[in-house]
Amino acid sequence: MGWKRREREERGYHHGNLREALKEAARELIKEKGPAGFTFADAARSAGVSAAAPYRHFRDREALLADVAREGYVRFAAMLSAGWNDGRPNALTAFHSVGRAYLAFARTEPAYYAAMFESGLAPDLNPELRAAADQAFSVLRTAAEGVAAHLPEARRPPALMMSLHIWSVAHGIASLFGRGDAGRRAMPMSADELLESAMLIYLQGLGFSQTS
Amino acid sequence: MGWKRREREERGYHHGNLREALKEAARELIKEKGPAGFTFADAARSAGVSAAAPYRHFRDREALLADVAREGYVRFAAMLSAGWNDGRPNALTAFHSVGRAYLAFARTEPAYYAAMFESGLAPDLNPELRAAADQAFSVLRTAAEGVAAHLPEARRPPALMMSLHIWSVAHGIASLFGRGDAGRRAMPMSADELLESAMLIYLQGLGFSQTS
DNA sequence: TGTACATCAGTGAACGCGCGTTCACTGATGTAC
DNA sequence: TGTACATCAGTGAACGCGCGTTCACTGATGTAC
Repeated sequence: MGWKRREREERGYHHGNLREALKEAARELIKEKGPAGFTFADAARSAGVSAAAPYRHFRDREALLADVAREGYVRFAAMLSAGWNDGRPNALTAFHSVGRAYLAFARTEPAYYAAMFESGLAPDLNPELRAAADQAFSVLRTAAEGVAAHLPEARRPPALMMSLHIWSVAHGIASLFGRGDAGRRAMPMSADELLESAMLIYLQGLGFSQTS
Repeated sequence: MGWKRREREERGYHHGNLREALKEAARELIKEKGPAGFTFADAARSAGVSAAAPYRHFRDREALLADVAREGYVRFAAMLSAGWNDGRPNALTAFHSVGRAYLAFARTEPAYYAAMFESGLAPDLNPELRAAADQAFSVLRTAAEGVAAHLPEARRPPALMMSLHIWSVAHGIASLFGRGDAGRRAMPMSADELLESAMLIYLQGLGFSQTS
């Protein structure tokens, strides 16, 4: 917002912040119509600018989409990291918070999530995108390590495997059940409860007792 | 195939099996370009027929897509069911087979899988689609019940919850890592190994010992 | 402080393209008799 | 068995539309002096 209001009134020949406005428009359009249903021309129109203007800021539609995805990964990493909170108050509690943060991101930022995981973008389209994605994943890995460290060394699972497990189940739940409106299926429990229960059983399988 | 070869040679004015040919073309196009990147006109072209011909068989693009998804669910249910094999030789072994069957379907039938889960189709667009999807899910549920039955009643988890867990983790793995080419990420282990290990830990968390 | 000028962001017109959809049509198939 | 006819599947031309992209342009901004 902000720029929306200035579109017709104050704004003169120069937009002033078109790059950001295009990304915001792209997110809005992705939220409404999915990552496939947004076009470069659409984004330009939403930003109140001619169809040729976006070319001053992005090479093409894919470049815009990639930048939205990159920004999404950065915010995603921040949100997961806040959930982990350096393992406070304790590793298990923090681990569950990471799971909730994952679903919360998918729910509250469906456009970012779709750009990141459902747009068909190659994860290593460009180094910035790759780096942002890796950074987000590394939060999961750090959390898995923090949890695994509480198990005796002999029974300690590889943290990388653990983080892939948690990523998979959270992504599965987010994809199948965790969206605001589109593609929702009838459910006997919430996405959060489903992930929480799966994580509890999983952690118990690793050797954590229910209560600790 | 079959019809492909007949396109130019034998085929006269009537195609003879256009409905099926369009679905086959749609699957091929979805496999190549994703569920968003296929058009009605494209499918007609692939089937060697004019752009107006598909309207004799499908109301629009969405109806064609929905029929592909429906057929996918039917085959998916059959594949999962074969994996379960009525719980033989024993429930745990059969349960793991179901997981492998899930990933095998996503891997070998990426077009069906995409139409089913990544096309943005509403699951209850029409009753046939809904029924086929429910039928596939019911296989997972049956398998979960078969496994849960081996636990003492006091510690028996709800089979519906178990089946949602297994569906989520399998779908997450399939989406993130289980595809032939598109969107693959570097991995230290195969999708099958990842699911197998997650299921083992999960089952242990439910109270099954590693060996039984 | 003022002026000249370079730079840059956005314009609007134009283009070719492929899609979705409609239409009157036509050729093939099957069936009643 | 043959013939007339209804039915149906596919044709091809046409339409409007929106997209992507290029282009010479123009108006605004900032900076050197």
